[in-house]
Amino acid sequence: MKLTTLDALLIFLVGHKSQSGYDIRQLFQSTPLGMFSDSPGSIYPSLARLEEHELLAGSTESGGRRRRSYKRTAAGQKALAAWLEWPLERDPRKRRSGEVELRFVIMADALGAARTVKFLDEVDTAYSDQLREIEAFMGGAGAQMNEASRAANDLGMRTIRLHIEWCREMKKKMGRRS
Amino acid sequence: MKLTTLDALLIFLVGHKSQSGYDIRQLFQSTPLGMFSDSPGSIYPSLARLEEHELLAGSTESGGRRRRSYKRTAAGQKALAAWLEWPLERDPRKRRSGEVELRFVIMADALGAARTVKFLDEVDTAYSDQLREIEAFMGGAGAQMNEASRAANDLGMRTIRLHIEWCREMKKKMGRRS
DNA sequence: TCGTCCATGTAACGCGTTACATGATTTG
DNA sequence: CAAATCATGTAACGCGTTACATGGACGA
Repeated sequence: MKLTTLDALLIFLVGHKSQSGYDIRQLFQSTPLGMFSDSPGSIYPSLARLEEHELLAGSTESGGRRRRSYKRTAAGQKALAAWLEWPLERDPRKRRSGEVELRFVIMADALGAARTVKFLDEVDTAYSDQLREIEAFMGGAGAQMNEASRAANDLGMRTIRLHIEWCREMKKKMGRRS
Repeated sequence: MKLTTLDALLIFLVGHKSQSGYDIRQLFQSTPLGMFSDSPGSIYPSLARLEEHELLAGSTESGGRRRRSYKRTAAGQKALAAWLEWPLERDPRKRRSGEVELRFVIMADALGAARTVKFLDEVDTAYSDQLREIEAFMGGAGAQMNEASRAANDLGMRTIRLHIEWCREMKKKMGRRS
């Protein structure tokens, strides 16, 4: 079963303590995780799918309000680890925003510092390649673009540089303790 | 008809000179615009839809290779202007990446510097609000997060600050000539 | 007990993705 | 002419979105 980014996030979230769909919706509304939709039509079907494939174990609590909470299974743990090993989409233009950060957090939690440093290395390389490509484009064909387009690309380049910088800081920081 | 981001981009692209689906695919492959899919299954149906609604006018050229190219209609121009006026999704976590930049470029081209400065103002405000929210969160509930999560949020905040900075530079630059 | 919130779902719909299909036209 | 490439589509599928539906628990 091919996990979506949301699937992976859900499996991650119920790992430490079991949570319900409603808990997760609250989380998405109130934290920077909210890049994912908090709509019931997105979360509940995903949870149901994951339970069907036995990557999560659901249990309906009796007493008080009706409430179905989930926890991660061993198979879920394996699936999450497999998701982490999937090759990262090389082209940053195609990655959904926040995906790198999400992978980073899950990986640091699940696989430890050494593996995460390796991941940061890949990300650094991917961003650096992309940056060189854009710089080359701007020096060549892109030079004739209008001012607004050049400005937008400038923002893009600065954003990539920021991410590269962050990667390198993280590599240093995590390398010291692995 | 509610335009998708891709729709708006297509209408914009065929505005200055008429282009075919193939031209646009090439563009998406070779430029930073490639945040959009260059797959035929995405571009051709969208072009067909837009032609059906008469926002684009298609014409099959005779002679040489079979080739259907599109140009913007007056209705297309109006629809694009209407798209620009749609309220920007306030929550930056929900915006697809690159949407602000795309709007900026199209707006600068279609509506001129004064309106674009106003747009940059809104964006600045939205980002600043969001930044304050995250900072508050990090000072409160978020303080107990693990190190990796804090680092990811730190990247998020830095990215927002970069965007705010860019907005203000652009406002200054464009304000001088409007 | 009446409304409001809690909590979970479902149905319809549209778009994007992947994969496949089709011909026509250069190129060697 | 054979092969590669140009150029446009289409069919199946899945996920996310929006909107609607349900029903129990809690507060006034």
